[in-house]
Amino acid sequence: MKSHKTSKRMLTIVDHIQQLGTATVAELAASLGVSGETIRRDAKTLEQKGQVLKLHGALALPHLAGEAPFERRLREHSDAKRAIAKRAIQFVEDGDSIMIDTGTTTSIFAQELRAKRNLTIVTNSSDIARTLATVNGNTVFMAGGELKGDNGAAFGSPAVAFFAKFRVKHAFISIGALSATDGPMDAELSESDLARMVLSRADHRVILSDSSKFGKTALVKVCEFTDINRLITDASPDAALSAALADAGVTVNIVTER
Amino acid sequence: MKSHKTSKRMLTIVDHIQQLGTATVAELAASLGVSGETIRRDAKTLEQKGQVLKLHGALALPHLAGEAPFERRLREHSDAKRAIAKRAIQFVEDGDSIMIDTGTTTSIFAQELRAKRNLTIVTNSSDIARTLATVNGNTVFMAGGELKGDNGAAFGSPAVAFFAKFRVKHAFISIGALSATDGPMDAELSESDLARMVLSRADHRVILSDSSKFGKTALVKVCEFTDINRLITDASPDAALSAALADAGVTVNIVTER
DNA sequence: TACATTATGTGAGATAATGTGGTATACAAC
DNA sequence: GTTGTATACCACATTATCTCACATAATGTA
Repeated sequence: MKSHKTSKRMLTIVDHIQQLGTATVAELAASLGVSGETIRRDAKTLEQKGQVLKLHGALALPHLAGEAPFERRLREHSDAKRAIAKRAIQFVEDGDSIMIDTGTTTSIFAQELRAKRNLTIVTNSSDIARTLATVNGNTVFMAGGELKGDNGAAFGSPAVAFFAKFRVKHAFISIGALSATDGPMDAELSESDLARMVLSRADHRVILSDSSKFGKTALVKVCEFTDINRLITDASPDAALSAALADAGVTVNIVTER
Repeated sequence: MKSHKTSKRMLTIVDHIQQLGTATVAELAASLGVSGETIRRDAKTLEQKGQVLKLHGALALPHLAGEAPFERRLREHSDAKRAIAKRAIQFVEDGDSIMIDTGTTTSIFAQELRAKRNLTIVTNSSDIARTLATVNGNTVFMAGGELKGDNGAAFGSPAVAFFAKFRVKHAFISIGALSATDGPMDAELSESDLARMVLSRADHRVILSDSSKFGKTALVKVCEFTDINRLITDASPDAALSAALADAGVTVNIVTER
């Protein structure tokens, strides 16, 4: 069993390293008021969880070598994504039913959803399923099959058919690009097929997207702007995109990072 | 039936923790005028309801510490489980096909499997799928459906049917109990049904079990000893169990923790 | 009231967290 | 390579906490 002090300290260590990239053992020991041996022991468990990389005399971000691309993308614009996720959970109440498709922003959203209880979740992402399946009385339905992409999610017609069985209150999807002329787009046909099904099965349809997606295009069009109700993002879209969203009746929520 | 005083105290505890995030056992005992043991007993029932998380010396909100009951069980006997997992991966080569059922030991085994490459994994556990899906060129097939239990895994006839489609080199399963007279056992019928299917689809069938399971019984018998090829564990079984294993031709690998 | 059930306290033994000192190992300068 | 210093690893001691079994008190019920 882990003590409260221990888990708090380990969170601090991870924070510190994620902010500054590295930290020496002596430094951490001094600033946390514990012995170096304790830091080493924390580091050992954190390393096993893949949260830090142990070096000689110091700790560092684990992802310099051998990181899954998905996990690297999780950290890109992570402040923006976290802020978007925190805003998004305000639309969710305990007990709601939610579809969530795979993506880095939606994975962070799932982490924030651990603050809610008794949710019914339908997802195709093993990461989101794992995040939400074992906590707070949630019920999770996950589409099975071959987990593809860099993010461990099920696609294809079996997954689409799986989603078709449900009808939920909210849908949260992520996208690859958002263009004023072409609407929400994705890099893969299979992703867009699934996203479209998700949108068709929910009353309240939300795109979670950081502003780096604005004005870009990707291979496949996901849907029309009129197919969604809300966009949660971290910066104002340009005039053309704003106009397109307004025309389609999409509510835009802009959050500020931190 | 709970007394009025007891349930009122438990409400107070939950309130306190929801307001402040955490509370130490000693603190609560003092402020409520009862012994620490009483607080611990309250905490136990509250933890089972998922309302608080028990830590060493303190209680916390489950999502603040970010830990589910399954994650807590992951840490129990974790040295033994880690040692068992490290031994188990020695039987796996890059490119092998493997079935893994859900369990704490198998989850740790999956973490160790990140050292291998180009594996084909079939599993019903969202945790194991997530651990292995995005790395090292692995291919992961996950059974879908409602993710149950405290461990986020799919069970039931759809999951069993999913496994039936495959034929793999290795099967690694975990069990709830290991009895000399009744063989490998599990607490749930659905778990044992799935484990039996897993065993029937693999050439090399391995049970990963720490020694705390020895000599116990559970509700459902999983299979005969003759249905498995190998047991990897952390301590010698007693004479009766050893004899039963030897009779059935099961190879036993005993690892030392560390 | 009398009885059964539940709740609480207490003490012994087990477990967890941390620090300390001895020894092994890694890194760097030569 | 050799050597020196810093760091890591390990075993042990210490303290705090947890768990369990049992005794006692409180509560609920006929």
